[in-house]
Amino acid sequence: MARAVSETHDEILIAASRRFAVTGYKGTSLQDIARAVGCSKATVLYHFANKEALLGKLMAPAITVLEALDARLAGQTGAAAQQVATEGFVDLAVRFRREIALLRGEFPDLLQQPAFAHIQQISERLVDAFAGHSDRPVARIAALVVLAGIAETCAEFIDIPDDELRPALLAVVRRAVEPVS
Amino acid sequence: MARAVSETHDEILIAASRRFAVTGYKGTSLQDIARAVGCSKATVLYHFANKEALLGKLMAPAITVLEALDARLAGQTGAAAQQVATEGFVDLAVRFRREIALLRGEFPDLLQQPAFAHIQQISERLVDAFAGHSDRPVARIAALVVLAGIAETCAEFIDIPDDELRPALLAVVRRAVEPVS
DNA sequence: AACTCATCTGACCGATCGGTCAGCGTCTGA
DNA sequence: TCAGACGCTGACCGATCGGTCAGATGAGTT
Repeated sequence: MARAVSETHDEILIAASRRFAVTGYKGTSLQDIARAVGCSKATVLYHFANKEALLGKLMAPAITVLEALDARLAGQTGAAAQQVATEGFVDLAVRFRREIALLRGEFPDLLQQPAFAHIQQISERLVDAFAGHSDRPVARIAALVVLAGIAETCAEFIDIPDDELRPALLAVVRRAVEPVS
Repeated sequence: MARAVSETHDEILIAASRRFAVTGYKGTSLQDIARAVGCSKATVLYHFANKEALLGKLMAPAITVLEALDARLAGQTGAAAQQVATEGFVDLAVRFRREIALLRGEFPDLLQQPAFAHIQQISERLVDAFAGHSDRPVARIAALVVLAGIAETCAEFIDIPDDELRPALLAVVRRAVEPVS
């Protein structure tokens, strides 16, 4: 029955990604994942230390890209920051739609965990950039509407082609965001 | 120890609303609610048939208003529908911020339940109205960004005064939504 | 005093969760 | 040939979940 390492390992990652995206992280049990793969729950926990480690592996690429965007954002202000944030975040959201979907609604909980704590700071800096670093509530509210709206919309439109979703999102963001004074 | 009916009953509703808004529906146990009230879990289940019934009582006012908005929307098309949807939904979202917060991320699950099934149809009609009844993907994507963004933002800004949040949301919606052709 | 009835509770239930562990075959290199 | 590593599993664990139930309490009525 024993297969090569990478085989079952990767099958678990794929199945977990699919199940998480449909029923969420909390809503998916290790048993569910094992059933989808066709192995035992113990096998899942043989390949991954625990459920959180499995999520970590799935999220790693998205987080890397997010951190890179955050780094690019560091040197920018005003309209330039807005543009970098817009293009960078829309790109990221479209590309990692599945990862966003699996976090749906569990963001508040997950951000509490130390492993994801810095994500909160990054998203705050993103809101900041969308708002053109203005501290006026009107600008910050618009920024959050845009940020949250993109994330949710990407999670919803899983099957639409990338090059249809991306320009539509860019268009709505550019209209919605408050122009810098 | 026995108190008047309405007292404990209402205390449970208040405590449940608060706990749900912080830790979500699934993330809040009946034990949590009982502890917050200062009674036993069995008492919670004496006053409410089950956990779902408790949620139903909390959501009822918001759902009534949502249904009323849906009814008002029925006769409208194009730009008129956009305007009714915008003002109606922003108003609703601001007013029922707490109720939206407690549904955060559990919308997909809850909509499966027959008791909330019609909500899905209503929200689809809302997206339709925001899109000015256009079926162009660009318009529908913008509509969903706006709808989801408002909901999430309202849940986030729980403490800001209504008359600061409402005009800011109206402003961003009017910019973001695709103008009808 | 005896009875009724709403309120409330501790003890308990089956189900499910994430996670542990001893041990099962099988493959491989010395 | 054989020891050990590897992939995998069933049985089990403690915790927690939503929910049930018989019975205690106490106030009001007769």
